Amino acid sequence: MILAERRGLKKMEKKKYYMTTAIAYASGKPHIGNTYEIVLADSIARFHREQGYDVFFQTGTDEHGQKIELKAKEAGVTPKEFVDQAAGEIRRIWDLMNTSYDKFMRTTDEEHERQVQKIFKKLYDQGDIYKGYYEGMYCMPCESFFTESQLVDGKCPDCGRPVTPAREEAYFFKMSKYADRLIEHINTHPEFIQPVSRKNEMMNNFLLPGLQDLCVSRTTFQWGIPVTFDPKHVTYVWLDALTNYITGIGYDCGGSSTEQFVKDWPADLHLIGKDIIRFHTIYWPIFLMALDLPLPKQVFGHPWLLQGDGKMSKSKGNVLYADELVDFFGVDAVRYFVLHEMPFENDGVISWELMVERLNSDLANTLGNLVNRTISMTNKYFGGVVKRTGAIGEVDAQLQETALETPKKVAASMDELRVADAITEIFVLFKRCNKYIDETMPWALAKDEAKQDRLAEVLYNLTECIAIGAELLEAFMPETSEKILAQINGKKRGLDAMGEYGQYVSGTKVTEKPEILFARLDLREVLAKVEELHPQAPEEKAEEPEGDSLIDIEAKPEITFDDFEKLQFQVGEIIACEEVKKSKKLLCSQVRIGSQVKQIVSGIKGHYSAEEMVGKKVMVLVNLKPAKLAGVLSEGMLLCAEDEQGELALMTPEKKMPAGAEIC
RNA sequence: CGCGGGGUGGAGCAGUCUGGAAGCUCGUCGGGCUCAUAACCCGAAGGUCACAGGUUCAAAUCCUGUCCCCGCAACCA
Repeated sequence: MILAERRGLKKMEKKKYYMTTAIAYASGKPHIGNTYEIVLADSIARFHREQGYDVFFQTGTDEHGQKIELKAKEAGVTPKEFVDQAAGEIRRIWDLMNTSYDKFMRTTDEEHERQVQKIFKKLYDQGDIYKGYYEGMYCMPCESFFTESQLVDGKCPDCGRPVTPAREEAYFFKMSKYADRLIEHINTHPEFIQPVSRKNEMMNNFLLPGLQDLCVSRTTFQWGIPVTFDPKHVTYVWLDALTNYITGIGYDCGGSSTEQFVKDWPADLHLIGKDIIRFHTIYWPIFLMALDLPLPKQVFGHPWLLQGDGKMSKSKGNVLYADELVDFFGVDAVRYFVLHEMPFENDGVISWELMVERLNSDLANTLGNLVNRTISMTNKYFGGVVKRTGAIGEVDAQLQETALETPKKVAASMDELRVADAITEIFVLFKRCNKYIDETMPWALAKDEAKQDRLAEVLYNLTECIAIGAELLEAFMPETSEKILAQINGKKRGLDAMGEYGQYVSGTKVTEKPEILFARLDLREVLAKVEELHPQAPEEKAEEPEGDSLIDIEAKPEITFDDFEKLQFQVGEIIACEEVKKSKKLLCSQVRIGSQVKQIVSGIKGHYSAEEMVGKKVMVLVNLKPAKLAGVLSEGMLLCAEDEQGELALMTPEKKMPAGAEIC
């Protein structure tokens, strides 16, 4: 964070730019998709700084909630210890990616917790939050509360045990009160939700049908910020998480907010994943209205980066992590890839193959090789000295035009947050340089004594264009930018000064032996190494891969033999099966059990086709009370094993058994 | 009939709002060049723009219907 410190010293009166990423949930290691967001944000932050904005860039972690409480328990540590570790890991990845955030906010920060408590109290006092009840059923062992619609035939959807009717006390936020104002705001500020296509989704699904009040406290777990005036309640998710955007910069609802808050709020940009657009464009603005604060100027829900090679084919080891990719390709190559490959509106794809392809063709061939050949020629022909001689040629004008246009195009793209387009523009300049070399043929000029001046001018033009391109790369690939400038001994001129061609100082000496910026990689070698790191589980079931994948699940309370005896399992033979229309995951099977036939609906469509189900002998829980699923009656349950990827396997008898045989 | 996004040469995408000769990057093939990281430059092949109708002088683009993929929501007994 050296950069941040240096910036802090710069003079004021610059236009402020406050931007945030979503805070990452501190429950595990972030994968490349999560990492994408911070890199994207970083490029936007860096570019704004170069444009002269006084940027404050905040990121952080969301560290409360039941899931973390549970995970900590499983790991045998306190929740605080757990999130300290997880947040540390997340921060390590952010730093590894060379991201220039100014503040890493944690929702367990004392000041945040204090402010959330005050906010909660204030909203309660002014009547926006009221105490109500979660009407429904409670499952004691699971300590979980369920609404009528979630219930499984009057039983706990998680464990299937009977639940007791109960009302859990909870605080709610009156969303409806502010809905009209929000609708008005969204309609009059078309730039508020980006990309705009998301706007309709929010309107049609949530705002226009009428907003539900939002539950903002829970009593079923403790790992959260306690409600001061009712300590058995902890603040629930969004009121805790979203407020980080204001508490992080010093908001105080008692009226003594910091100078920074006064300066920076409202945020200029919340950068988030498209999955949480709803919370940022509906609940968050409404909270802010209730606090009488201005709304953020823009919320951009970016698309996702998806894993390339098909779906989660078991433990295929195709989950990509930032640190592993960095080991293979280096920080800037990974930054380049995620920024370049990510379109504006649709999801992007990442795979080892695509990564290698981009690295080789763009970074090694187009850019690295250009820098290398230019410096080599300068050394070979002029002892490393770049001189502008004024011996211009016909093609120079075109090159210069591109060099002058590029900064404008980059800025225009960045204004619209089209980062991928911006980075592409820079590479257009590099490609133009390569073409310029072919057009001017320096090696031919070198053979002619009379053309030394022309040769020098050509090399000057190349070096100048490389200097311009390298400086533009700063926001996207900071290390590479710096490395290139160091190799050609170039000085930064600043984005404002990009309009003038020829600022590379004539007579400068470049490095004697250029370092390879990006080495080409052999795809087969990379894949072989990946294979070593993640041995591929044989597709055809290699019986018991022994030990390499063990799964621990949450233990349920001990039961008595009597409890067990209540369950009746039998072998069932599937005699017919069809898909349930209107559902995505359901198959409806006719199962012969002894002399009767039961209809059973199961959520396994993604794993078994209706045809392949027919004829299977499976394990059935037969005395489960019938229930309707997607409107179809189901009179039992087919039992499956499930792994961490959600892959399912039906339980079938190991020897031939008649339909109806009891399983005990 | 829950909401929304998408289906464009082998791969990844743009173009669709504001109809008017189908474009980019990579890969393939052929050629050129040799300063450079077997790199660079030029050229070519390859697409009925998911399918079927319709509007229009003209449709990837507008309208109607169908199929398939992907999110959200629901649901996974």
